[in-house]
Amino acid sequence: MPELAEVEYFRKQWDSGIGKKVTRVHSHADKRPFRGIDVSLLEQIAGKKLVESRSAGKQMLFRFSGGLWLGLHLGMTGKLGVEAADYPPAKHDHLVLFQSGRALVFNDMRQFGRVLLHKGKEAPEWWTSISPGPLSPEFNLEHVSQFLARHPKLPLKSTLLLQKGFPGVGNWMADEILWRAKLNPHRKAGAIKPREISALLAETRYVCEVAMTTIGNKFEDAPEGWLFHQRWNRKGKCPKHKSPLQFDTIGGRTTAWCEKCQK
DNA sequence: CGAGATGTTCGGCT
DNA sequence: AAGCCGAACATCTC
Repeated sequence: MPELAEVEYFRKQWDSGIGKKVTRVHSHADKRPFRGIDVSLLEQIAGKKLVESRSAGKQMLFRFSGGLWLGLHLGMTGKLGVEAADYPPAKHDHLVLFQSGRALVFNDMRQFGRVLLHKGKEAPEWWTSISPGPLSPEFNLEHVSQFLARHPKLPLKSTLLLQKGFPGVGNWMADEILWRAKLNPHRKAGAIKPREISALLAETRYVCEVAMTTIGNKFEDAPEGWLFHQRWNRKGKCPKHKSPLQFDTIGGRTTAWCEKCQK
């Protein structure tokens, strides 16, 4: 599920815990989401106050008092939720922060998500080094052109999935963007003409913007007429031509496109 | 039972 | 060296 707007939606799920102290921490510290980190910092969250949250691309950052920072990535199946203070953690609840009035829950069935921890006055390097997102002013024609030029042989679809260039864009958003920009997902990134790059930039911004106000706000469906609704089964049709969509695996990911629209 | 699922990361090859 | 590709990760559902 979690791409740009879904991440933003989940980040806000923990808002009710802001300004409140964490009393107890439950975690599966030996599981995959905690790989490669100093899990001793986990217990330090107890006693600290959740101060604020931010999201960038598919990454979330939660700041606690005492210079403690928690990063969460939702992977493929991660989600955040809020439960009652006496909530008994379920099988895939890998991190639960108990407060006096509620429990903040990170659940991730497939465990492709990731927990990061940091202690310090400033935000950690893994946060500050995230590339500018599609809705920021730095995400401009020069930025996109240079990124495409750096991956000349890569299919466009795969290029859009690289978080270094398109933070927050995931599998369904990439298909939606390419459909709107009328670009075939198999095209090599290095062969896209300036005019086409402009379209790619504009549609990337548009899809992100609209997704944020619908999915990002209330988890509403994407607007009617989006490819989104058609790409989940092999009988999907182009919203414009009503002709059958094409399906292929590009860069290991299922890709849907319309051969009439996308050249 | 095998295939596939909205994501990264690593190893190997060019 | 940088870029590209495919496999691997863990679990559930169709």
